[in-house]
Amino acid sequence: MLHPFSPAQALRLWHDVGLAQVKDEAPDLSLRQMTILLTIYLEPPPHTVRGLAAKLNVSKPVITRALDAMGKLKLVNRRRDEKDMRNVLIQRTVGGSLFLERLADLVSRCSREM
Amino acid sequence: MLHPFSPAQALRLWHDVGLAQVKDEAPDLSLRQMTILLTIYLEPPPHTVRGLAAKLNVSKPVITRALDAMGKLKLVNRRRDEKDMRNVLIQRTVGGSLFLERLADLVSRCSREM
DNA sequence: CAAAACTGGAACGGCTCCGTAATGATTGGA
DNA sequence: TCCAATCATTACGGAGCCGTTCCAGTTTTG
Repeated sequence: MLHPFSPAQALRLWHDVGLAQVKDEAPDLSLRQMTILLTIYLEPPPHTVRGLAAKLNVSKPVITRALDAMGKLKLVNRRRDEKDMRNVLIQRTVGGSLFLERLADLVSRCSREM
Repeated sequence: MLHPFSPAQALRLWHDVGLAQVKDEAPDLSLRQMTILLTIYLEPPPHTVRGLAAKLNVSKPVITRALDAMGKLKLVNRRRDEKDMRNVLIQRTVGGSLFLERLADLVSRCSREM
């Protein structure tokens, strides 16, 4: 279980993590893209465009374009559903796992250094 | 002091906060804008364009444009330095304080609900 | 079967942000 | 005093994301 945050600690953590992200010049995803990526990796599959759009309360093209962008960065992968050829199943990749692993380490490290 | 994060907890928290932000349709700032705003409110003044640019390791126009955007949202305020008219001092506003207060509460709440 | 309902994606115009390079204003030093 | 240095900003072309609308393929339904 997690020791709950004070608001001041929360802001400090957000600042430190953001600062590190900005400085590292890592390919910075938009808030939506990041949330989509995290959903794909944290919630149980399968993930579809429609499902993600509903979960985030955004339109489908938003998901499609985010997948285009993150696919180009090798953070995520698309695949047709064999059972229903209308669906596209979104899959995790090694690159995506590594990306989020580094994010998790960054947050963890920043929280430790407070 | 803060109980340190596990990487998995960090990702879950990041996801939950991002999801809430995306759903709320709040004016979502870019990562750079958010980091600039947090720096202004967490680090001791005075803040100048050049100082912020150096601290975030970005170019000065990035700061200027971010201040334009956030100024339009009443999150921040600009003022000429009386001592040296070349400088611009960046000041906090009520709107900015409120904005960050809500962010802090959101993070705090998400960490509690894990 | 044909028609309706579903999927994801493409197309369009608009807005914001970016990096680089120049501009205008102010200061301090020779 | 005048010139270089320093401050912030603007200008410009390019790239990315957005919302809406429309489209093509697939499945289900009557």
